[in-house]
Amino acid sequence: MYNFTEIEQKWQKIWDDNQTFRATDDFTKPKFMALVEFPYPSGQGLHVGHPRSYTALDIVARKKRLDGYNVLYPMGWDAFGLPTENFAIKNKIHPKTVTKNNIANFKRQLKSLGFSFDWSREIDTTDPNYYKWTQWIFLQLFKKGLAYKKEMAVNWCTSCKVVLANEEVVQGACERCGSEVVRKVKSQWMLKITEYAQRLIDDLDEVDYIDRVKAQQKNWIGRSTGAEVDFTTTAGEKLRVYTTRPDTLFGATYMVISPEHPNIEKWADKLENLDEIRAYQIDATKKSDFERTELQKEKTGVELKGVRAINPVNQKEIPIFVSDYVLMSYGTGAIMAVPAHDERDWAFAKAFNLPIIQVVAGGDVETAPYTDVEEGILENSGFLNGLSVAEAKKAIIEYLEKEKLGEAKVNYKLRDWVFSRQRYWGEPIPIVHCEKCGAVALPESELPLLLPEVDSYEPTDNGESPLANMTDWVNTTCPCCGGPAKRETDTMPQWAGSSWYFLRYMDPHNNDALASKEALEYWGPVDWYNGGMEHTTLHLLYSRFWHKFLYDIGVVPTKEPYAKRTSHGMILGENGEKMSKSRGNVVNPDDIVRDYGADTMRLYEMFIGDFEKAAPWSQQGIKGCVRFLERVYALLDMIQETSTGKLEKELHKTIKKVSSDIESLKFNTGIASLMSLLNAIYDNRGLTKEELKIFITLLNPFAPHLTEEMWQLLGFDGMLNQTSWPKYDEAKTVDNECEIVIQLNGKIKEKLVIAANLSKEEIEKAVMETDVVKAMIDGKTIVKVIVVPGKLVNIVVK
RNA sequence: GCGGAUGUGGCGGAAUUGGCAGACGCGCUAGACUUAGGAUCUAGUGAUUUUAUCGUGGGGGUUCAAGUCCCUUCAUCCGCACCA
Repeated sequence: MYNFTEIEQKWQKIWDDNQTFRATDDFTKPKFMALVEFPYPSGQGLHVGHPRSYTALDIVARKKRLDGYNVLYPMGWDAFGLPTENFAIKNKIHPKTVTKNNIANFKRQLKSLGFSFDWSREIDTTDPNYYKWTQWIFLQLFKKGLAYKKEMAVNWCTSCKVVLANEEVVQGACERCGSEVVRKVKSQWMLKITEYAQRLIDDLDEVDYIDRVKAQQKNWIGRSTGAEVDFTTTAGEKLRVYTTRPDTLFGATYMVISPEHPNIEKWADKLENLDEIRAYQIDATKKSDFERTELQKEKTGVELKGVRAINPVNQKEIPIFVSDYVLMSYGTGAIMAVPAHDERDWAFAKAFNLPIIQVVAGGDVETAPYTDVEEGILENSGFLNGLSVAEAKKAIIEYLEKEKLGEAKVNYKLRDWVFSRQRYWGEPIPIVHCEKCGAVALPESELPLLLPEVDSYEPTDNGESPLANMTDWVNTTCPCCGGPAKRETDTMPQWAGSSWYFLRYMDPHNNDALASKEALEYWGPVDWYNGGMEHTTLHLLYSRFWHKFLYDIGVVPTKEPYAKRTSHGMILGENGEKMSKSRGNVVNPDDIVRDYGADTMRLYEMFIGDFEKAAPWSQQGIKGCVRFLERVYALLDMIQETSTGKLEKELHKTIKKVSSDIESLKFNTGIASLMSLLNAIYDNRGLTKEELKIFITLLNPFAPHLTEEMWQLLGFDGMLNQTSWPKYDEAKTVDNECEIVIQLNGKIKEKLVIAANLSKEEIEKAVMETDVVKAMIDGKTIVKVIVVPGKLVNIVVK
């Protein structure tokens, strides 16, 4: 039995005192930067899910140090955000204080797990020395025209009078008070991420991300090709639509515009049923985009009476509807509806008894829309008749462009990034609004623009940020003309600070730049970034966007921030459900460290299952890891003077297996191979000191405290973590003999041990000569014999 | 709904990518040692009607050979833009 508490505290102190894991700024050494998503320091403290990712890359970082790299494995705090603010409001404590306390607790918890973070580079997004540079990046975006203001719909609680996050809206009602939530239009700061859409897709080819991450990024960006087409209307104004199926233009039997479409206002005096339309628009404000676009929901809408559209290819007059399934945020906010060949148009047409004209042959469009684009041939489509869908697309676009009726268009589902929050606990946006000059950038010399102290963090009655009430702070002078002006009172979203934090780790104390050129060139790009799948679309995309922008303005030397991205699965509660307070299945890492030790906790989280998949926690399962470590510790009493030689092959195989498993995230099988080796050592009744040295070195990244202690007790010099990773001899990992399975018609009949170096012919000969096989094939015709060296021989008979 | 994934013993999971299904661990069973214990050690442990047959969510297919490839179907999980 080893005293894990004593050993772990001892080594944590030694590592701390010696700054053992500090990355050096010796830019001549080969470098390795390992990155994990920095946590949001919530009041609940560390979740057992955090150490899953942190342990994994800690293992990678520790192994890379043993491989001779100058390793940077940093940690920090993504500390701005809504929960802290809400907690502060409820408990009347300043968010700054809440954050400070939470960080202290998180840091204590992380230290107790023995991670090899370089704490000298700790960062905090709420530190003015940090957010100075977040604000600086925003100013550069603003100067390049990539930050702009736009009217956007927000969730508005009619009772609390605050803007709500989508998450705070539960089934159309406010999560806190249960009152109705409506969509309210507000002027918001936006960032033009759409300008980078194509590059965000293209450059995925240059990086090593796991496939599902790339797939989700691409799908989120949602590139589609099609055309924009102008329809004339009886009201005069043209109505422009975006369609991915311009080939079906002859099949358009009606049009649909979104409830927010500006033409409704333009046509107001011509619309005979304006009241009905207005009522529908109000209804639409109560729904989220998600609800509006659900395919299965019943289609609703109102026909615009008094204005009709004219199909540009056949001059047919068709009705225009307003319906919530068309979103203003995608395409042009208006569509041509081709019910014969689109699911949603078909459902709408059926609900409103609109004509369905088939223009692509195949399928029965009265019973279901025909959406196959591979096989169909155009019909009922004038000059397009007889063409395939692909040919028709090309032909119609040529026609539209020639006749100036429209043009080819690439569209992205990706929308610009809503960057304003009407909240206190975020980075102030460094903009001044002047009546004469408009929105003016704060001079860089005035950064950081500090978050002022306020008495109340509650949003104001009209939904403005709490900062709006601070007249002393708000009223300022225009940096441009010197006249009276007002500061922007919205703050930035939490995503801002986390979009560039990895760069700050490279040079965290720099006062003149977000990081020095030398540091950025040396450390960038991040060699390996691990995080949750839940950050695959937003955080990852936002930070890639900022990085590309910084590349464009010459701040960073690489196009992409992360060379490699992997993702871990969630750790679920014992009942297989997501851990949450309300479900009562939360496991506190502190309890595990106290009862079993940090090494056991680390080992268990790595052994729990496939790193990339979700896995339920098991209090029973931990015991296997405790036993393993205790049996390892007991090896100190099993030292042999001379080697039996029986462990050599197993040792070489294990070095190979553990080395490759760490690189490929297969920590569970790596540990399993160490367990097998330990079993072999016990079978051998001990091992030599040199053999034990290899064993504890392999285990060191997983269980750093125990192995460091054993290193010392064995009398080796210095610290284990500063030695080197063992090497294996490929020749010594290969078996001389192997077992061949003999199958008859694919069924296993017999096993045979033969030399491993036999050729196919020799194997077949050896197998066919055995008595069992002779008896087996007696009186049967051999159709063929399949020989897989090292594996099996399958005899096919009739 | 859209997008991404997953489904293998009582449980967590292995399976060199088409070649012995169930490595490793938990649990369980029996035994040993015991001033008896939720400790340690040893052996066993997919199922069944046990010379064998069946078995990787269900159904179908390709192949000498399928957990792995194809078609189809069901179930579960993650994300969906102001939670982070």
